[in-house]
Parts: sequence; structure tokens; C-alpha cells
Amino acid sequence: MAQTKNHLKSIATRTIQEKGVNGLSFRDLAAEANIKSSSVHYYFPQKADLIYEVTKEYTDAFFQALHKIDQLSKHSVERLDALLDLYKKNLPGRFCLCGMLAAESNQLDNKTKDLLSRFFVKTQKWLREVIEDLPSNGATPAGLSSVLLSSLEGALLMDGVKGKEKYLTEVQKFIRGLV
Amino acid sequence: MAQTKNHLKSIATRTIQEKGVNGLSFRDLAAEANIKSSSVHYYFPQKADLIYEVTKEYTDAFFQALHKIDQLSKHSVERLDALLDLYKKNLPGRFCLCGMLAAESNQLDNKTKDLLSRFFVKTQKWLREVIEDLPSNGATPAGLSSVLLSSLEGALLMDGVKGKEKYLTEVQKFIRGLV
DNA sequence: GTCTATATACAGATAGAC
DNA sequence: GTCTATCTGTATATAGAC
Repeated sequence: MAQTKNHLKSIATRTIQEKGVNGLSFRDLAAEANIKSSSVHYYFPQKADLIYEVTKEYTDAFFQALHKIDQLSKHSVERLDALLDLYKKNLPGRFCLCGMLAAESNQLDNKTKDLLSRFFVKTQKWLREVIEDLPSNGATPAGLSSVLLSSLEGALLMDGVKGKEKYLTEVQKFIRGLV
Repeated sequence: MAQTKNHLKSIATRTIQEKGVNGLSFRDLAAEANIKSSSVHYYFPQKADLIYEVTKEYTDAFFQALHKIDQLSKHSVERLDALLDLYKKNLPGRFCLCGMLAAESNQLDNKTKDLLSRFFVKTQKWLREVIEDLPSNGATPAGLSSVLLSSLEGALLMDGVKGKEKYLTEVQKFIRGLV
């Protein structure tokens, strides 16, 4: 049933965000879903298949969320704030799925790495377009959006150690200061 | 001998940077050092001991490098450029050890997590002091240094996927634009 | 210090019954 | 679809000889 498969993807997503790809085992995943690990293989023959599908779903959902922000908020300031909220949803204790996978990208197949690259490229493009609506502040929109995306991923990464929102809050303050 | 122990730490550091804590095994580590895994346990009884010592050495060396920058360069611009070079030394294919450990921090013991926190705090403080020497540019030195540290870690993380210096280069351009 | 040998646990994956 | 049973490989870790 699609229900079981979705449940497995949901658990896997959270586990990877918390413990990484190597921290996710078919056995634990199955136990949490109250089935056996061999049944997990029925839905995802190889672990790489699971990783790919989880990444696909996560990035698709993220892009949809960006689209929804565009519809709900017309002002750049609100849009940036909404993006910050998206990132903050991960805390405490979780990292952006794509950030985690990027850290472990040496162990991913090319298909999944392509999804990762696309995630970063598309998110940066979205940021650039939002920034283009702001009054000019020295840096180019292309450059500033790259820096902001980097700082969002890095802040979430570092905040994970203590479970606080310390760095993410500073990034948010900085973004608000751009206006 | 201290020589063997140092060799093991050196291999372990690079392996963690490339593949993470879970990608490092005593067996592979031993093979690369041409000894047996039981001999690795002679130097590091538990894997957590190895992780801790590797982290201690890495952070100490990093702080020493910052100190050396202070001695060699007196101008903020040069100092920031030298820090960028430190970060770039990791590429291609490697991530900042502390960034990688931060991603996997759920699986670390408290002693090692403390080293991580200290690494980020000290590096941010160094950045803040450098920025305080710059002409004011809107953001506070405390806030801007947090954002810059975040962006450095995030840029290195994302650049690892493709093995390019794309995001790190944008961060560098942004930093140079601060002056 | 380094080895062989081994204990124990867990990983991903498959075969075949129901 | 889900199960039991099992294969094969690898992980951390230890005991004890040399």
C-alpha cells in the first residue's frame, strides 16, 4: 500500500536529518514502522533507492513551499522571513536533509547528487529573485543570494550541536537588516 | 611509538573529512597504516577516544593557524583572505572536520561536542575582532561574524557535492566587498 | 607494540512460504 | 505484502601469544 511506503519515507527522512545516511538502517526503520526489514526491501530494493526517493520527495516539497510563499507573500521582506521559518522548522535536533546528504555526498550515487545540486541551485535562484526586489545594498543579487544560502545551511549545521537557534537567529537579523 | 599514533590520527582526520565518522572504520584505518585493527585499539581503546583526540588536534592546529595569521598580517583584509585560504585548503573533496562532526553530532560524546562548540565560538570571536577593525557597514561585528562563519561552513558543505569552489568563492567576494 | 584469533552485534540483501 | 530464515560482509572490541 502507498500508505506504508509513505510512512517509511517519512521515518527515513527524519532519521537521516537526525543521524545521517549511515545512521539509518533498514532494521531500525522497519521496527519503527512495525514491519520486518525484508518488507522494507519490497518497497525499496536497495538502500540507494530509498535515499533517492526520500531526497526527491523532500526537495519537491521544499520547492512547493517556496511557490506557496510566492503566492502568499508579495513583499521581499515577508518572503525572506517565511524562508527562515522553513529552515527553523528543522530545529531542534534536525538538519536540512540536503545539507546532511551534502556532508555525506561521497557516499551517494550520481542520481541523488544531482537532486542535491538542483536543490541548492533552485533555492539560490529563488533567493536571488527575491533579493532583486530589494533596494541595492552593495553586493550583487547573485552573490548575496549565494552567501545567504551558504549561511543558512551553515547556521543550521552549527546550531545542531547545541540544539539552539543561535546562528540562525543572527542570519535572520542580518537578512532583516538588508531592507 | 608516537609516530604511529600521529600517522593514525592523520589518516583518521582525512577520512572523517571525506566520509564522516561512520565512514571511518578501525579496519580500514589499520590497513592504510599497514597494521592490524587490534593494534589501533592499543593507541585508542575506543573509537570515541580516537574521535576526541583527532578533534582536539584539529582544533588546536586551527587556533594556532589563526594566531599565526595575526602575527603575519596586520591588516583586516589580509587576515580575512588568509582565513579563506585556510578553508580552501580542504577542497576538493573534503569538508571542515568540525563541520562534518557537527552534522553527525548526535552520535558524539559530550567531550567531543564541547570541542566542537569551542571551535565555532573561538573562530567567531576571532572573526569579530577582525571585523571590528573594519569601517562600519551596517551590521554589528558580533552579528556579521556569526553570519560569515555560518556562510563559510555552509559554502564548504555545498561545494563538496560538486567538488567546486563555487559558493566559497562567492563568500570570498562578499568579504572583500566589506572593505 | 604488534600479532592471530575470536566474540558479538549489526549491516544490506535474498529466497521462498503464506 | 508480509513473514521467517538465512547469507555474507563488516563493525567494534577483547584475549592472549610473541
